[in-house]
Amino acid sequence: MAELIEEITRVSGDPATLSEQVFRSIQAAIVCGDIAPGSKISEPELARTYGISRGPLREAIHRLEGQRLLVRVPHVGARVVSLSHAELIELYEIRESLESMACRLAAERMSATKIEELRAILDTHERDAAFQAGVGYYLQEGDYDFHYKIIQGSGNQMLVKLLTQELYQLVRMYRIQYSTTPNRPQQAFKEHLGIFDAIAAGDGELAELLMRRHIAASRRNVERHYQGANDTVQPLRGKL
Amino acid sequence: MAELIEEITRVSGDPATLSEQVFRSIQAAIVCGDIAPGSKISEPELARTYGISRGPLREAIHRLEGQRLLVRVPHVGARVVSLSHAELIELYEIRESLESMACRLAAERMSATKIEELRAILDTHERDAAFQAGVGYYLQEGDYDFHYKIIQGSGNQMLVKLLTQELYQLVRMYRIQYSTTPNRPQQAFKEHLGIFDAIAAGDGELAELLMRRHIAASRRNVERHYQGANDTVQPLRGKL
DNA sequence: GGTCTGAAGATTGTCGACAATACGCTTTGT
DNA sequence: ACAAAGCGTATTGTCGACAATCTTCAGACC
Repeated sequence: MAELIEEITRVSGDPATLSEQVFRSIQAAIVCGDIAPGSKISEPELARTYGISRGPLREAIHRLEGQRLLVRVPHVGARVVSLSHAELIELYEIRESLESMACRLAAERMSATKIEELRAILDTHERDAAFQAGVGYYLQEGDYDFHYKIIQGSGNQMLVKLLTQELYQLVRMYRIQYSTTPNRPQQAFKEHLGIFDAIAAGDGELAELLMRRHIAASRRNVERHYQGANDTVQPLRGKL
Repeated sequence: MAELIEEITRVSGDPATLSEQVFRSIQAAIVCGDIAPGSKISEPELARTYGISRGPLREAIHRLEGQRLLVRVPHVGARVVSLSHAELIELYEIRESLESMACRLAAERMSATKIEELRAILDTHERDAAFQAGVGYYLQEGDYDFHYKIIQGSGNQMLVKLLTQELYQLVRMYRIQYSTTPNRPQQAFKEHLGIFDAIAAGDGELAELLMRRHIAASRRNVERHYQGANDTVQPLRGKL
């Protein structure tokens, strides 16, 4: 019974503790861009906003610092992280390495049912792609579903946590409109298909190679996007 | 001037804030094994130990949770992380991927002077090895110096932070006496030599391959070490 | 006019106390 | 004798207030 209650509170958006709630709220706000990258975090202001004391708020801030979403300077305050162009490329390099490995492991370890679920995701994308052909940023969420599924299929729980609960938060912060490169979504979908085939065939080596190329292509896309731009990547939208 | 002062306080063991001090202290205590893996963290007790209030202590605990050194359960408390055998292997898989990439980047990007410093480290190890031949856990610290230097040589600052400030803390917690496999240190040193040659030759592809094999060999060594043992890896030494 | 000094205000860091929850023990009933 | 319920204690979560530090702005000095 106890674990049932815990499960309920964990799944629902009502964690037992204020610190946990405000942690998730701020995390979501940063990832969604509601709090602009580089902007200062004012403890009194946020405390008023969430209607809580500064104690739990500070605990949440320290957790967010550990997740690299905030940068803190003692006696000065915390700022939302703001990745430079170079740092964004570094992040893609890390993804390239980790996700390609995850893809190899997934090809070696995924069960038949999980592979079927992955195929279902691709089918959905294909239909959406047929509808939104040309508009083309259908990947915004679905792309992550596909990658998520593969990462979870790797069976490496530590890797799953590292990628989905930490690095991907950063990636999502800087989720840029890939549609600026017109054919990218279609191309990405083709690459997904190839990766899926390799996984379904149990060919870990090929799956790893294709995923590595897939992310490298994304990285080059980002590189092109910021070619000649200033060094710091600008916020997507900066409410608050 | 300001950055000088900051530099001084950063290098010296006297960070301006109590929370920072206790954070580093507990982190060191966990990594060194002074606080046994799996043991419970008592807030009142630790607060008394360090002579501070529970406020800063709790902030430090939340940061340590973010670094995966602690596992917290709401309303119950925090425990030092205790990796199962499977989780330890997962950690090695991640290292294999990330460090081999770092090694490739290092081979492509390290400057001549940095390569010379790397050679100096190996020379030191060789002399120590000559002295302590057979005893053979000379790697305990030096091994990490070698890997550290390569990781920093990758030029990917995000990767450096991820590996040296987070994952390696976990690795060090479970730094097992590799000397149990008699020839492992000598073998490891040979592997280091090969990796160095590849880096000095600027052969990124080879350097990556060799580093991957090197860490895979370490992993297999750990796997052998815990063959048939119970699932949870036991603490090294459990004062306190 | 520019720069340094210093004080006022605001923000961060720290503390002790109170409330809420979980753990351990006793007690009671079958 | 064992199991379940209830109570007391200990620990965690939260709060408001005070101290220390930084930032800002005004004024004086060169």
